[in-house]
Amino acid sequence: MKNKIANRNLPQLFLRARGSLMSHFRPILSHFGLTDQQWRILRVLDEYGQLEPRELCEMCQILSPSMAGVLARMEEIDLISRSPMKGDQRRVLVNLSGHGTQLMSEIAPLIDSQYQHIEQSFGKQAIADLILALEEFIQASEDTVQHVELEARPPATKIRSKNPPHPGGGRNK
Amino acid sequence: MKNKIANRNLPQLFLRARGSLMSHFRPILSHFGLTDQQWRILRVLDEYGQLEPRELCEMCQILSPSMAGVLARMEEIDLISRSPMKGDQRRVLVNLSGHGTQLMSEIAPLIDSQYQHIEQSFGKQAIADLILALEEFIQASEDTVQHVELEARPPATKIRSKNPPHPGGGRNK
DNA sequence: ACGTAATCACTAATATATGAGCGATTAAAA
DNA sequence: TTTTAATCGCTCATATATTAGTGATTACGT
Repeated sequence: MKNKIANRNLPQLFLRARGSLMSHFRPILSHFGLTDQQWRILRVLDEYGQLEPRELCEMCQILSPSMAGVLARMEEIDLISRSPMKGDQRRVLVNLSGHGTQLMSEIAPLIDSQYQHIEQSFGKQAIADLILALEEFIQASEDTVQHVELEARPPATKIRSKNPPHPGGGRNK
Repeated sequence: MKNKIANRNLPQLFLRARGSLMSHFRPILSHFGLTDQQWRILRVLDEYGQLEPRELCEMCQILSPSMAGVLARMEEIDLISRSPMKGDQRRVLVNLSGHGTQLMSEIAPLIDSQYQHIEQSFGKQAIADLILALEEFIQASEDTVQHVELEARPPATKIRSKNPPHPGGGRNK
């Protein structure tokens, strides 16, 4: 009875690749008092301009419930601003604040400079090839991949939360 | 004054690549009531046998303080077992429990089967090439990459925690 | 032997991740 | 038009991430 997984641990490779890459950028972010998630959001806002929370969620790989808190804190310390979208009272637009914009202009050259060092070590062409491969992988992965079928009943005993569900919820006002 | 970053967002690509990949495995893990982190640990324990928390931290990209909680919960529901290492009272050995081992033998074929579907979509050779590229990137990234220099004083105002540090800490017993 | 620094797993506090679900609004169906 | 379904941002509860720091133990220099 063979119980070991035959394939390489691909998710782990992505995780470690990102980890070792971020280790070169993290000192810059910490220097400016930014968390990982705050930086991801500033990064895409700087690149694409104003975006809606949904779009930020997808681009930054942050789920909606997390995003709510992150944006609230970022608004608190004046990195971004949220404004309701006219025509649809459900939706919201997120913008870089003046402070946030200035901060980005200070950080951007440092980030680009660090990319130089990384290209110097791994090779400019190798980076370009890797980016291509990643994009193709993401595309294929999002398009057409079948899923294995799962038994109706969970074979393992799921001993998780003791407390039953929960009340409350909904929008603030 | 150019404030936009010139380079592609490489950390985001790693993040999205892992995200789209995991979306194909997550149904399997949820089906067995496993969280992402629990699965990472089970995965490497199944592959390498007993490991120390430090090693698990590095391989699973989980920091020590998180690992403590995750392992405690995994021991609680009998997925793993922790035993002190004789000869060094500081260190600990983590093992798969009987239940954990059996669970892995149930999940393993499903994981491998899902890898089949992914290879079918992206190509077996393309996957192999990608793995190679990732390994080389990790290697180069961990070896020789220079860092940018940062000003002595943080230019941005760091408005973070209001409460001062904290007491407590240290081992349990 | 002895003091000192390095390791190791851990605690504490706060920020974020995840799964479930909800109120308000808008779009689509009947 | 009225009912119904889909969207959107959000709350709640619990699991994990991150930074700082602690006690117990072990390795090391003198």
